[in-house]
Amino acid sequence: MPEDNEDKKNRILDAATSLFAKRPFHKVLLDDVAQAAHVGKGTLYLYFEGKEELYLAVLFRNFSKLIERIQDNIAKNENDPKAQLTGIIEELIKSLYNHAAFYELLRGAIVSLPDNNRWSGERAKLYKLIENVLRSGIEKEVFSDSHPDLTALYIPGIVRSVCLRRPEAMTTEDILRHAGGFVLEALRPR
Amino acid sequence: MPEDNEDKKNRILDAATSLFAKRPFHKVLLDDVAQAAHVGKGTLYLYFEGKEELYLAVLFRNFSKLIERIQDNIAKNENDPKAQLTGIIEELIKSLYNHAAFYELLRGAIVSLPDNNRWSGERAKLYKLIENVLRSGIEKEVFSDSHPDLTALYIPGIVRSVCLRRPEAMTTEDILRHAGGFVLEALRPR
Amino acid sequence: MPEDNEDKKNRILDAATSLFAKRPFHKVLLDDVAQAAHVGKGTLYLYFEGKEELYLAVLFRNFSKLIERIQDNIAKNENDPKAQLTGIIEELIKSLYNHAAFYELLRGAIVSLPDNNRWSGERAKLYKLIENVLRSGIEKEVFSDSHPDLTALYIPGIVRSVCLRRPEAMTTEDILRHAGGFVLEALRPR
Amino acid sequence: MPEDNEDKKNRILDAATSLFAKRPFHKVLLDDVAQAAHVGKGTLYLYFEGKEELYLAVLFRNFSKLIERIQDNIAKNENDPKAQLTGIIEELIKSLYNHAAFYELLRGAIVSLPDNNRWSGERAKLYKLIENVLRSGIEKEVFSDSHPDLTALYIPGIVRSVCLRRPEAMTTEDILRHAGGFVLEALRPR
DNA sequence: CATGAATGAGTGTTCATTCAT
DNA sequence: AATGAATGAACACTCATTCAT
Repeated sequence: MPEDNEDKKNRILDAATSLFAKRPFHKVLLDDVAQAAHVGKGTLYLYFEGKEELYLAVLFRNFSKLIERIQDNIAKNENDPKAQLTGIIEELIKSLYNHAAFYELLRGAIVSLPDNNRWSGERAKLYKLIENVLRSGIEKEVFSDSHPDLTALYIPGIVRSVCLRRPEAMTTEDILRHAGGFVLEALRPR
Repeated sequence: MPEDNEDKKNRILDAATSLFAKRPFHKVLLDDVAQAAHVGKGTLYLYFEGKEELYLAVLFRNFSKLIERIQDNIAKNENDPKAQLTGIIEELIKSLYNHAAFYELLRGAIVSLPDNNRWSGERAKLYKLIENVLRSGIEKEVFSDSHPDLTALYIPGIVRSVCLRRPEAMTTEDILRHAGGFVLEALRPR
Repeated sequence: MPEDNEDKKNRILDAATSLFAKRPFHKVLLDDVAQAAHVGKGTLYLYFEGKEELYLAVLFRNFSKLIERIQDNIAKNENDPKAQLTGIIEELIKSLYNHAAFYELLRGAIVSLPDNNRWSGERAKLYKLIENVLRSGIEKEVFSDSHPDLTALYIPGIVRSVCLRRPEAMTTEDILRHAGGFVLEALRPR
Repeated sequence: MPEDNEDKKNRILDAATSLFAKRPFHKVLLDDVAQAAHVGKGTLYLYFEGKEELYLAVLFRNFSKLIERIQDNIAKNENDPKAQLTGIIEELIKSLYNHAAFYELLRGAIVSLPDNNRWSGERAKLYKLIENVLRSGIEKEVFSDSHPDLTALYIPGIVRSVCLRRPEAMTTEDILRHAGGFVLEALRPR
């Protein structure tokens, strides 16, 4: 793969992200991806091994971006688990709100591939991040939860579902406030 | 379509459910469906218009079954919103636990088809069912929630995510207990 | 094959005639034939061996009818070759005018089948009939023609082409008059 | 469709012409066409939209070639309507003699398609060409005919029928001589 | 005899992948 | 490195034919 042309690779990923967001896997044609990326179809194969690899790369890149932003956010609110948790929810909403395809990310039930591992590792990283925030809150006694590992799963699930089917009249802020409140309430120390 | 053989139609739907549960749409071959249903390939077309219609029928039938079970469960626990809510979560877990393909149901972002309406109507029915339980609980002051319409979305989201990625060591009962507790806690009157 | 149900066989042939007249062979479905004949699809196979046999039977029956009518017409105008020839043209026009599919009859280039023989025998019969009229006219010195066998081919060809593409404004009589005149002129003794 | 490779397109058309000449539409497989054209099956779809379009393209190309040759022939025999007419018959014989499928051309009753128009336009062109030769002959008083538009239809009909069922012993020249004589006789001024 | 539900071989079409330029 | 024309394996879908009722 060419080194300096990281640009072109990103153009392809952007195009693919947008198309996989709109249509299911089997309805996205590599012809379309190439066209949208202003790239020859053969070029796709210089940067990715095939359609599935491209698909995973899309998910992976976007997922990694999300994790990075969440890490930043956690760092910014050190020692304030409530703010950290709200920040996580906020980042999740921002990610999912505009990237329908991206829902696949949290799904992972479908594609099974050799390097599925790299992939589920990334997913595990997200959940661990959340779980750690929960544990630190429990330790600091601002949260109460017998199974933070499960709760870590709930939170992306909550955000995902509300982003997919959000009521028309509702703004992102409304959703953030309500979902954040819902989770904090559930975790309130007894 | 033949009139009486609802049986054969169901055999096809069963086979398709099982296959769509294991593989993504484009990896499921109609040859396989036919074989699994012990039916000629042409027979599929007597009962369904094509692959997509079959896919939707699978989702629809399973979704309808779920709604029915939830309705029964709600009726059984009349006047006890907490028990109703726990029952809903229980039914959701039972449905999602074994039917990966079924996750598509709560997703719906992807497939777009003519009779998508019949389809999203069914989905709306589920959410309304949950919302009504929440509202009755609010009225009876066993729940407190400013946006039961949003919360109605969260609940399937929570169940979905935990079913998809549940920790190995956890039984269905454990999950039900924790998820139910989580939600009830979040809704506790202040 | 049932003896008394010659009726049903004819109903099938009528339906098939009408459908093969409107569409090319591969666009005519046996489902349609059965429906149009108010007969179960399986019944077709009680009377005909398959689709091709049915197709040929359609052509054959109609062709035989035509030959019969032409024979009658020739007998009626004994000793008047001009009237006989005009009669032949008239019958051809009447047959072809309403039976587009029927054009296949004079064609025969396409289907090749075992009993194609019975078939081309019938076709030969038509041409022989015309040729004989021509020969009797030549003998009586009302026609002049060095190759009546070729001319016998021209006449159905002429009628066929004008029936297929006749000018809108032209009646059957107009066509008969002109085509008949054309042929008689060509055969005029020198 | 690729720009420069008119060659490959013609190779496909040649192969298809030859196959459609030998078998009816539904017996011609695209696999065979591809193989005969030494081309991958998918390549067919780069140049034609589907089987029917290919079929029509075959007819159209050959028909256009015929018309061109007839036009040249007419130009070569300017001011000699008899020679022009004989030339037309000769070209028709040459075309039809070797291209059975080609009979479809003058037929056109069967296939109905969107761009059927382009198609019947071409057919109309042929008939107009003949009609004009007839009219110029009438004007010059070497022909006599009350309906040159009808006669224009007869001529391809005559050639067609004799080519389809020509007697074995007859050469192309014999046929040309007789058919030409037949027509000229029919048109002789009275 | 009559039927039409069931069948599966057969075929048109798609589209990821390759490779000559 | 970049391309896009060419490819053919793979697949959905059709429909003549069969056969249990």
